[in-house]
Amino acid sequence: MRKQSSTNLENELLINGNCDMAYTLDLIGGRWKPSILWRLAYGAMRYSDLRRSLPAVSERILILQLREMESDGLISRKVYPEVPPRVEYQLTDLGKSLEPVINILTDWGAENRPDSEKRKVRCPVLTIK
Amino acid sequence: MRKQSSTNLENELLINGNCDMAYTLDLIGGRWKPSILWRLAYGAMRYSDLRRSLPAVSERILILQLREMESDGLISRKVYPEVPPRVEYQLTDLGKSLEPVINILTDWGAENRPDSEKRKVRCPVLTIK
DNA sequence: CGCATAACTTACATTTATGTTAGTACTTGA
DNA sequence: TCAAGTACTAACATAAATGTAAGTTATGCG
Repeated sequence: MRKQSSTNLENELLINGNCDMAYTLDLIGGRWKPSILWRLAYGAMRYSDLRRSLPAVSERILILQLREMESDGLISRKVYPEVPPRVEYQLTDLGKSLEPVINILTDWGAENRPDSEKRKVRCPVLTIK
Repeated sequence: MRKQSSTNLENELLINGNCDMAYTLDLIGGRWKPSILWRLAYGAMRYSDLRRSLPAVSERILILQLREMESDGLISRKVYPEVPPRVEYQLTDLGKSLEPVINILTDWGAENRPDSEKRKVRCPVLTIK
């Protein structure tokens, strides 16, 4: 829960209200959001698969990030009334429109990230289906 | 001061080590970094002018953000041995290379930010001198 | 002397983001 | 009956980011 008023929140609103770049960063800047975007770029995924593909994130945090992305309109959540339950997440058109943004962020990182900070995987260029 | 070990930090390293996009976001994602980048895009600025142009940020935080950007190689800090002191900050070549990244983040935000979150100013397209 | 200026630093306080653990409802299959 | 699977939620705990207020150093100026 966020405070109703604080300099911290006021500053966030001030910046997101005045700066388009900051607004975009706010939507994609959560710890796990890039990873989620990359996965959903290849098509819809159900919750359990998303979770298994991200073993380091806890359930609560994954759900939090998904909820935020949903309320920001980047992904949609579709519930299939089955047993056991099935919930699929996928990019909305708005989410898909991030493709060039994601690619340029990825390209810049690939170009400039020092080797010391690199591990094995390098995200390939994204082509959303 | 950061903890020497925590799941939080481990996850940050894991993600920045594996995902170029997350690495880029990490460099530009601080609260005041977009605003700083926009200002320095028009040329070097001394600390006091930067500070005056960002009345909402406190000294400590501004310095923190500048120090991080400096240690990430995005800006450089030049001290003129005068009294009173004069310190100028400016984009490095690496910082300047963010121009297309900044522009696409700005374009996407300008296109998709809901009116309700907009204030008066909209950052123009950036052309670094 | 006493004040002003610049670019900070220090100690402290608060807010926000992230993480841990256990528990829920429902049904199928062994 | 009992475990397993699914997609969560709740209560709690910690780490990190951000903010506040005052102090520092050095010198020029009135």
